[in-house]
Amino acid sequence: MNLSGRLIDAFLALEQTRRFAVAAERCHVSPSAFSQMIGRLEAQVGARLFDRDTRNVALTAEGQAFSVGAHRIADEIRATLSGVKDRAALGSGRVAIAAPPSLASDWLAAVLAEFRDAHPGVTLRLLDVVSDRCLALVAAGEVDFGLNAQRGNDLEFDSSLLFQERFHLICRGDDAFAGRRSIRLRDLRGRPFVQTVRSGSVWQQTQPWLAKAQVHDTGFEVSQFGTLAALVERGFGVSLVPATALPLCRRQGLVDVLLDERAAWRPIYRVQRRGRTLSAAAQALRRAISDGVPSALRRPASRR
Amino acid sequence: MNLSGRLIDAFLALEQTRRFAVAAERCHVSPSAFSQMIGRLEAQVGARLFDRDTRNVALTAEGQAFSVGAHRIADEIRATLSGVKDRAALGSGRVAIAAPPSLASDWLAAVLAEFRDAHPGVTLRLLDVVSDRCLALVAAGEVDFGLNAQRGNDLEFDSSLLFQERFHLICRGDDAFAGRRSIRLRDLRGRPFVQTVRSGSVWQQTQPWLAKAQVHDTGFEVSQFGTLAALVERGFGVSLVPATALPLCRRQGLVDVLLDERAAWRPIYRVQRRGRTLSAAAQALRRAISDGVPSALRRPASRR
DNA sequence: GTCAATTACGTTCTCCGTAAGGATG
DNA sequence: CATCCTTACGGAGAACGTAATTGAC
Repeated sequence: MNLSGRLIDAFLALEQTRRFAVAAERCHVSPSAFSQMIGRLEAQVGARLFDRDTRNVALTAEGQAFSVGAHRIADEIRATLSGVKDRAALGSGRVAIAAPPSLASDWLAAVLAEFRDAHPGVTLRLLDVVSDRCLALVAAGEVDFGLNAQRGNDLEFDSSLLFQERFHLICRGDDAFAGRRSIRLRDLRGRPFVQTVRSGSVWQQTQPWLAKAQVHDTGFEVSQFGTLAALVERGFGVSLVPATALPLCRRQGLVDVLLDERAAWRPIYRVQRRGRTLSAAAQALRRAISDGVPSALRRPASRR
Repeated sequence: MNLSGRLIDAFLALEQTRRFAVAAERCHVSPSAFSQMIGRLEAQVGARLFDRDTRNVALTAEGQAFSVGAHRIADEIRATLSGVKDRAALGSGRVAIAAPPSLASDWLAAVLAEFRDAHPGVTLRLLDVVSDRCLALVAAGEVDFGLNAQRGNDLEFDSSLLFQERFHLICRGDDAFAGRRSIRLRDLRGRPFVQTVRSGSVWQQTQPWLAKAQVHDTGFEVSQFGTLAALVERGFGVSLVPATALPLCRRQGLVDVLLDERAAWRPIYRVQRRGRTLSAAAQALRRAISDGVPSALRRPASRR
């Protein structure tokens, strides 16, 4: 049956005040309307809940029985509503995102930390995964959204460009390239190269360029940028890394040189499941991430 | 805030069916109305609860959070309503009544037993007390109503005559009265009398008569009719008892003789607190008691 | 007579249904 | 184009407020 929270409130007000007039005022209605509300409630419950005359108001036996339930119902409604509103106000909730290790390890971690400080009640979860896995996680709903260098198909995913970044060559300080402000792809011909794993987007994006430039592939395929940097430092070769991954590659004796090539931009998309509304917390984090893009990278419309 | 049970039901229906059309039918409204209901619910909750397009319906993160509370609210409403309705239907509840021992010990016990068999869920409580205490219990609300030979004042109590009964003399089988069909008060002059306690209504009612008839007061004042009978049997004297108490006085060697006196009727009133609504169970018991009055006594209007 | 709850009645607003609109596959 | 959710709009009924009535002290 239909039983509105308003009538529950009316009941509780009258139970507490034992005065129609006072309870009516508390419920912001006229005494007349309040009297009718109690009447409706009793009709819906199917029992007289209050014994009353012009002087006294008291619960009947059925009213006492109903009172227990009314309190419980009111508490549940309050708790439920405040729970949802709390989430909406970012007082609670949880957000899970997926991002490539290059982002996750430095820039994104900083953004997340800032978000955590602003909204301590929200539980954050970050999965640093390679491109393919990122899309799978989004599709499965295991993360609210992902940051990824690949868009994913438009039927299943909703993607928007977050920013684009350039690549940098990392090499030893005593390398021939070390003094240059920038290089071109063709400059790399014949140079020994160490690379990231094939399942990562960096490999997938740079491989065609490197093949065309005819670099010397040393066969190294590592998953960590730190490992990559160590290999470069030890003289196994040079490598190309996206700008956001540079902090992970900083080492004594290593330098980076901008790859100045019109086509050599790496896009980072926000990818979410099509038709899926983001939770309030996820929306807030999404905005925080957008706002956290360094101004140097914030020119998504300029290049594509 | 106002949150009607109807919208909760709508939410649960849609959560389960994942189809607006089906859920609408289950709620007995048109698809259009149902869509509006979900919209209203989302507005009141302050968050989008379902992601939906023309093909799929799925809970949002807030919807999932709300779902937990919605189930609890619905359960509480169901339990509360059914609890009260159960009481109204006499499936549960409790009734306490007070009655004089003469009634309680025999006739009333039979009525209660019948009531218990008809409504096993209702817990019955019977207090066999003397007249003054009966009124006190009713006034204090410790019993739902009382059966009593005294009305109590009309400001505090609401009394109605249940029946009137006659008195009987009990004496030994070898007593001079034993063979008579009836006696008058004046016949008792000089006879040794044993009596019930002064706080009981029998004493209060019969004492004036006995004093006027100049019986011989032996000084015995007992509270149990069984004790009274034993004293009569042992030859301490005779006594007057109301008709309903006769079963308690039956003994080998004892007989009873009707007291045929126009004024010698004992009224039994149903007494309840003024302005107090009886619980459903109490109302039913009250009716059962009225209906259980033996036809021999059922002539309340004839004498007063 | 006074105060408090209820009833009467007119108004407002909510809520539903029919019908048109729009999105999706 | 078929299906399903949504919006538009109009009517029925619910709910409220003002004012008159009843009832208790």
